[in-house]
Amino acid sequence: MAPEPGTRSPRATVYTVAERAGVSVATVSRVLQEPHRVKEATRARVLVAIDELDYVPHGAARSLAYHRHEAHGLVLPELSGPYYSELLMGYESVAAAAGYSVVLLLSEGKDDVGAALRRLAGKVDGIVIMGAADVPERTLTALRARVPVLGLTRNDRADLESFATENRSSAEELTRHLLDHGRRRLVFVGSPDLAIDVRERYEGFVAAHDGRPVAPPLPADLRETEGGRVADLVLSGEVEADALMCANDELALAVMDRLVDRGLDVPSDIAVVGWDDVMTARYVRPGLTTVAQPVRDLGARAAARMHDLIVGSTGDPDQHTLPTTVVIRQSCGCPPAGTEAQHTAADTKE
Amino acid sequence: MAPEPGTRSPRATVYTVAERAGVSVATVSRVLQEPHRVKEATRARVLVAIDELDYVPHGAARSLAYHRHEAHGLVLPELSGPYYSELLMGYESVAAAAGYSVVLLLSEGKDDVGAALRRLAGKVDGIVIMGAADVPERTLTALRARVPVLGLTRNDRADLESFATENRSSAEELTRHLLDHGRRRLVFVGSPDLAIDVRERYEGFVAAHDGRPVAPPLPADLRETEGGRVADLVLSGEVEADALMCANDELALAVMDRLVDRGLDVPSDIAVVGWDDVMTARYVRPGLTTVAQPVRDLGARAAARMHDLIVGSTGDPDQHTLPTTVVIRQSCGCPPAGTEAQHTAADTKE
DNA sequence: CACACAAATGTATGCGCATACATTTTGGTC
DNA sequence: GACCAAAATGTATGCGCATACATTTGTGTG
Repeated sequence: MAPEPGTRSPRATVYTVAERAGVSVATVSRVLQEPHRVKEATRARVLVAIDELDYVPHGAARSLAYHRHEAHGLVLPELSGPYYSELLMGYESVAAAAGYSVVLLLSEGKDDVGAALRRLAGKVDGIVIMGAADVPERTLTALRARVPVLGLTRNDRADLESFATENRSSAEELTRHLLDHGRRRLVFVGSPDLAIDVRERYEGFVAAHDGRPVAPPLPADLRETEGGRVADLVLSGEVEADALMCANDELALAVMDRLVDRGLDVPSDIAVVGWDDVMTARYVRPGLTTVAQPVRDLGARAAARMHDLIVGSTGDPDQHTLPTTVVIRQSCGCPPAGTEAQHTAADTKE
Repeated sequence: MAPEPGTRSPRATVYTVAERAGVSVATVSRVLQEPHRVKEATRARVLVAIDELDYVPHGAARSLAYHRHEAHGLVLPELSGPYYSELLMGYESVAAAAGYSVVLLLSEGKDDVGAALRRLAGKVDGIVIMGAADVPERTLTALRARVPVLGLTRNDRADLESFATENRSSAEELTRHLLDHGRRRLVFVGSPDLAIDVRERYEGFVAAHDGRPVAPPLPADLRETEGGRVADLVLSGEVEADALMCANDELALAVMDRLVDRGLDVPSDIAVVGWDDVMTARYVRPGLTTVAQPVRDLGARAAARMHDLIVGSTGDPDQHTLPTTVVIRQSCGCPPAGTEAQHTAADTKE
């Protein structure tokens, strides 16, 4: 049936199918678009022809005539860590349920993101961008002239509708938790100007101090490799702290790893908390106290909203914010709960 | 310039641009396709018009005329864990470098994968499927009648070209390593009939025994949630073992977690090893001995090969196998190496 | 300055489908 | 059986682009 892999026979078209079924191309098309409008017997003949010819409609031709690509463009920086994957899974499931495909574009490391974005804009009905802040205004304008655009994570462009997770109040809650443990020399690890999210977390951190003096943030990228450096600053006494609030889990885990390795005890000597609730957070000892974000849901909602925009339903643009959850484990100083308890947040498998 | 977000002006086309630049549509098209064939001055005028109108070519129209979608279809079961993400990143980077998009389809949980696959086949120039084994022969035939198809991970269809990582010999190597540690009651955890990869790992496991009696595999899904159950079988004595070779890291980590939680010491009481080298593997104590796969490279190579198939370069179909690496940490019984040593495999960030 | 030839640009067509509109068939009804 | 509306099907067109082919413009030579 697939005679010579490589010797692909000329692909079937509506014409081929129509001829074989003894009908017109319109009927073939209708069998696929509005089956109920075709008489049972005719429909059956057409379906047989389609099956026999292995007919698959040409997407581009359909898009051109139908005035829709039936595809979403999703732009993410990259895919390391569970964060983006979850987001993507949430997004894809909603898009696919509506019969739309997802065209993925990873922006990090690309030399000409602008060109890639424009090309993308010509192939999809709408674009959701994480990190729209990094896209030149000019490019964004061109994109928006063609398709609706949504942002992921908060951004400065007031006119760009976006979806993000809550940062400030959760950060404040987590910080207060550390203060309640009697910690007094809290240090925020991560550069607030790296991303709006980080800045907001830092703002919550500051807010929780209720006017008490706050140590300046300890600048660091949000990557595993920064952990050693940060930990060494603490170990050498260069940075004084009895609790580290890291901007994400990767950083927190790496810091904690090094601290423990060098003989410190977490949390008795120093508490460490993170942000994201990655899988590792519940496997390390002590379990990492952190903040869980409804990432999958974030993706799903963005997809749903984009679909609305594509099909034309209005609804006013908005800056959507999804709530997060503080996940208490032991790295903050809390005693181990029941064995299973620390796995509470594990329902989103990773 | 984007006046009313929502009041999108009628999109520019080649005609609009041509008119504005005072040239014919052919010239506009040529400016984009073969710039060198257009006189400098004319080209500049056209480019200005394009810029002023925020013109972005209509992908479907281009695809239709150009006889190519300039897109790859990539089908993965899902995206949890670093495995698929890495693969996807490797794939995307190569595809994007060639100016092609990647249309992602996640098969797990979809009720009608067949329909989704067919739709995909109409929108891309080639499809790479992980888990092609689960696709009905009939569907696969239809796909292959339209576009080239590649498999990821080994599969039974001899006629389907595919890319996979090596399993058998690494499994054998890892097993011998456990035997060298003096372990004698090794048990393989995971159902060999779950996937060809698992089967091959089990075969390597068996081969390493050199004819000595081998315990039957302990059936289990390759998921975190199975860990508790498996560990309990060991703890209750129902399964006797001094070393567990788990089919993947998720399983291994969950098993180890429970064992340690119940008071056993890993590795002195029992050794545990996994497969995949996920991030957590190097953060847990003891560090998890496992097998690292060149996943990113796997994706990149598959993309490169698919691109060749799309542009028509032949080269005989082949079953490509990429080598894996045993990563020794402490869960197998080895002493901790230099602090940094256990992080050796960490260069692929996660 | 006439000519040949190359470079630059324009004209016309088809890619494969969806669909508005035209035509034919069907099923009732009196 | 004649007539009419509704159902079923067919015909013709355009979506926006790339490109083969036709035409015009430019360059160099004798």
